Amino acid sequence: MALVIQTPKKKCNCISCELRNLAFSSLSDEDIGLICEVREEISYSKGEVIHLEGDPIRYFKYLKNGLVKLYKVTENGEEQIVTVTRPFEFVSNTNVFHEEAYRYSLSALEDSVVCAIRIDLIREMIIRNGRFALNLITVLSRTAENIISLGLEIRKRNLAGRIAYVLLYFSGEIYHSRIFDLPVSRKEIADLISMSSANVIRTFSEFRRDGIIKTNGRTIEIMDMNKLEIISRRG
Amino acid sequence: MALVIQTPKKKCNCISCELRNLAFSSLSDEDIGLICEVREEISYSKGEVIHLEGDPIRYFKYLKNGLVKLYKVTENGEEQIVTVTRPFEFVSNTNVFHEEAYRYSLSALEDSVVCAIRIDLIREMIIRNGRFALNLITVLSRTAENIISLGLEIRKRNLAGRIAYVLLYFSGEIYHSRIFDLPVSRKEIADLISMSSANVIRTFSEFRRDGIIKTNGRTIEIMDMNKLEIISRRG
DNA sequence: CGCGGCTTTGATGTTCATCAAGTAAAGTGG
DNA sequence: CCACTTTACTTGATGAACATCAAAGCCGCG
Repeated sequence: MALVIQTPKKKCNCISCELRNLAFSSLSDEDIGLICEVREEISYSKGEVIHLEGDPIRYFKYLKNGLVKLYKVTENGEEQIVTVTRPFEFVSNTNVFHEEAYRYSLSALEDSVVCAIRIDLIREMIIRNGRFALNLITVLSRTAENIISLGLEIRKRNLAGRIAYVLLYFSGEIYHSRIFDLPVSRKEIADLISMSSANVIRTFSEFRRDGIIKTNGRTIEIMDMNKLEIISRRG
Repeated sequence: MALVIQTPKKKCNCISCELRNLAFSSLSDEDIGLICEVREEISYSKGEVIHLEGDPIRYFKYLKNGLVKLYKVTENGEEQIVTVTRPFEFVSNTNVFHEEAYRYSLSALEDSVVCAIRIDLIREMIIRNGRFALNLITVLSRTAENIISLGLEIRKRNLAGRIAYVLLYFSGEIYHSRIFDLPVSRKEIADLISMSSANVIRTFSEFRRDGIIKTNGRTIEIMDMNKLEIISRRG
C-alpha cells in the first residue's frame, strides 16, 4: 500500500526543494513553511494506483519523482492512456480547479513519490499571492498543452508513425537516452496510441528486422535514430 | 478585413457585459473600467483568420459571440482541427501564459466578435487580484479539459462512431437543437476526426439511408437520436 | 515443473484511404 | 444576370492498413 512518509518532526525541507523553482518560486518562506507543515509526501510502488477516476478531489498532487500514467477506462472495459509523464508536470490537475472528482485515473509506472497539498490551501494561496497564481497558471497551461499536443501528434500518424513517435518520446522526453527500459507493456503502448497490441508488437518486430531498434523484453535500443525520425515525420 | 469596432467615446459597457459573469466576475468596477478602456472588440466575418500559428501572442482573446475553429497545418499541408467552439470558451489561450507564439491558428466559422485585451494587463490583474486569478484558472482548466476530452473521445471511436459523436456534439453542445446547419464542410469534419473526407461523406450517406439523419447540403436533421447515440457509444 | 500472463507470429476479414469520375453548388467576371 | 470557373460534394472500385482470432513460445513465479 501507499506509504505516507510525512515528516512533521523534522524541520521543513520544502525551502530547498527543487520543485520550489517550479510553481512555488514566488511563495515567501513563510508560505512555504505553511505548505510544508500540511503537505503529505506519499510513496507509491510500481503498479500502484494513486487515484481513480471518480474519486473526490481533495488534494493538489504533483509528482516529485517517478513516472506515472494518466488513463481512463472506457465503457467496454478498455484502458485509454491519456499521457505518461515524469516530474515536474503537474499530473491529473487539469480539472482540479473546476470539478469535484477526477476525470482520469493515475497510477505509478515506476516507484514514485507524490506531494499532496490540500486543494483549499492552494486556493487560498492563489487568492493571497498573485505571483504564485501567475506561476501556477503557467505550469498548468504547459501541462495541459503537452497532453493536447500528444493527442494531436498521435491522431495524425499511422501505426508505424505512432510507434516511432512514442519511441522518440520515451527516448527524448522521458529517458534522455538512446537506450532505455520501456516502463510500459506492449498493451499499454497500444492503449496510448489507440491501436491493437498485436499490431504494436508486429511493428516492433518490423523495426527490429529493419535494424532500426534492438529489443530485449522491455529494453529498447534505438539503432537508427534518423530512420525513426523519418518514419515519425512521414507516418 | 477584420473590423475594429472599438468604442472609446461611448461609456464603458463592460460592466453589464454578460461575459463578466464568467472569468471577470471578481474584478472591481474600477478594474472592469480599466479593461474596458483598453480592450478592443474585433469583428470577423465567416471564414476570416483571427490569428495564425506562429503569430506572437500579444492579446488575451476570447470569443464574445460567433463560432471558431482552432487548428494547425501539418508539414504536408493538411489541416488538423483541434476544436470547434462557441463562447465563452476561452479560445486559443492554452498557451497564452507560457509561450511567445500561438501554437494553433484560429479562424471564424460564423461571423464572430472577439474581445482582445493586452496580455500584460491580464498578467497584472492576476498578480493584483487573486480572486480573478482563481476564476481564470477555473475557466482555462475547463477549456483545456474540453479539448483533451474531445481528442480522447475521437481517438477511441471508429469512423461511424466518430461521425455520430460529432453530430451529437454539434447538436447538443453547439446548437442545442435536433436540426441545425453544419458550420463546417465535410472536409473540415474529416480534419477534425482525422479521417478522409470521402469516408465522412460515405458515412453521412449511410446514416441517411438508415433513416438516422436527413441532410440537405449543410442542413442536418437528426431523425433517430437514439440510434445515433448507440452508434456513438459502441463505435 | 507446471501454471498464467505477456509476447510473438501467421492467417483472415474488416475498415479505411486513395483514386477516379461525375454532379451539384457556389463564386466570379463580363 | 448569365456563362464560366472553381470548389464542394457524392459514389464506386481498388488496394492498403489495421483489427481480430488463434496458436504457439517465452518467462517469471509459486
